[in-house]
Amino acid sequence: MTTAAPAPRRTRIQQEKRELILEAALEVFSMHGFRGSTIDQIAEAAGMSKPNLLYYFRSKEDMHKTLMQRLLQTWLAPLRDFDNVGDPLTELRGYIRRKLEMARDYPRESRLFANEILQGAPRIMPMLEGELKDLVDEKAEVIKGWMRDGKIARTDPWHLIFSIWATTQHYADFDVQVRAVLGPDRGSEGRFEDAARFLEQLFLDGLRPRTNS
Amino acid sequence: MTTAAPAPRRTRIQQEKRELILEAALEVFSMHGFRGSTIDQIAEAAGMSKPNLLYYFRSKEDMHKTLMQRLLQTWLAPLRDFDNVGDPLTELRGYIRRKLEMARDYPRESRLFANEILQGAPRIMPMLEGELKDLVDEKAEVIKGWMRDGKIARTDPWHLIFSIWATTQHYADFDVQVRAVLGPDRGSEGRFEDAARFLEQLFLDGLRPRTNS
DNA sequence: GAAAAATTTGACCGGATGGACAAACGTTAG
DNA sequence: CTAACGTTTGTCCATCCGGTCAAATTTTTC
Repeated sequence: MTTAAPAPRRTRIQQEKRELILEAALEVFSMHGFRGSTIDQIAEAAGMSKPNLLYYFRSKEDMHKTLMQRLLQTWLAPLRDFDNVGDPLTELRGYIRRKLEMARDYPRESRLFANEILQGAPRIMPMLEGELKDLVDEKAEVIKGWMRDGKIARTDPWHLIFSIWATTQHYADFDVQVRAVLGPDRGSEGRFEDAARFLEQLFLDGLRPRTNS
Repeated sequence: MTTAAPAPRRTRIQQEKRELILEAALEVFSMHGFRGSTIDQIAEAAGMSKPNLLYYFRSKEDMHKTLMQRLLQTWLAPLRDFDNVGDPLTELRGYIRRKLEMARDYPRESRLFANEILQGAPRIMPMLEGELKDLVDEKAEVIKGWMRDGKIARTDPWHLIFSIWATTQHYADFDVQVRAVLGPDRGSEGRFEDAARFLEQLFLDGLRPRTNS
């Protein structure tokens, strides 16, 4: 494991301004991707001049890297919490719900991540092959245990996890498409409630008709 | 409906070169997004000089627009075919399978589309709110009919469609992540076979345990 | 309140990028 | 052969963009 850089001493102003910049950078990066974003855009969104921004972050890359590291910490938290102590179906439902809440409450983070992956994950590939793979493998084992115990249907745990990621993050990443198709009738709250209900049913009950067969 | 531009007369060479360029543009755009791609990159990928490329396409925007229009025709084909003539579950399975095949065989098209949506669909929003919404609404009615007839479980047809899109396109859009997590053991063919099996089970049988409850 | 340190900004630089243009090159019809 | 047309390229331009720098301004420290 690479040792983390020694935490630089920062003044109060530095702390605040760096937060302000990261907030603005998240907004811009998540919308336009790394190459599609300009330092000027971020500086304007943060309400400061470009050189001033560059006083707090050495480079555009530096901002993106910092955002990414921070993102990955919170992004994997729900999966980490995924434990084999409780009832499997409850545990699964909780995970789906939390991932969906994250898509609702942190859509920019989701899109930032999606942008990075879409473009080949040039900056986070090692993390995917290391930390992420290890975590998923570990949780796949937990799920396999449930299957062995007959608690849930036998299937591929990895693809189960992928499908939960895909369906929940879809509501953040493809938000404009979802909104365009559903029309303006259903507000944001309603949309996510419907989605939660649907996904719960899909993953927990399935689409098999109840009445026959 | 806006009338299509009158088809310009083109020489054989123009036909061929335009195809060559679009192929290269798809490669580049799907990887780096619109703003992240340069005409030079596309020109090099197409094996010609930048001015030569610009002889066949007036601008970068022009290439992207052409690609997008072409993409949307083929992209919605599986959904259009989705009919209420056959057995609902068979119809659904067929749709899932075809979408997954498209993710496998046309990942660049999928990523091109994902890039566009991620960035707010600036160039195709009208199509989403018009053509796409109408088509989805129509198919949602078909699905609702199946539910009324007790052929499949009652649930939200729109979110069902979203979840099929999300899960299948995930294997194209998040391909690097999927590969990183699964490791090199499972080749491309195996991955998609596993995915097909899993998605079929998820959508058709559900995750409810068979043995008890 | 003055020195020192931290912050902010205008001006600037070099390279990349989208695109224009005219000249050169090829190809073909008569 | 040659005029006309289609194709290709070298050169050029204006703008954008990431980043630097020195000077100005503000804040902190003593």
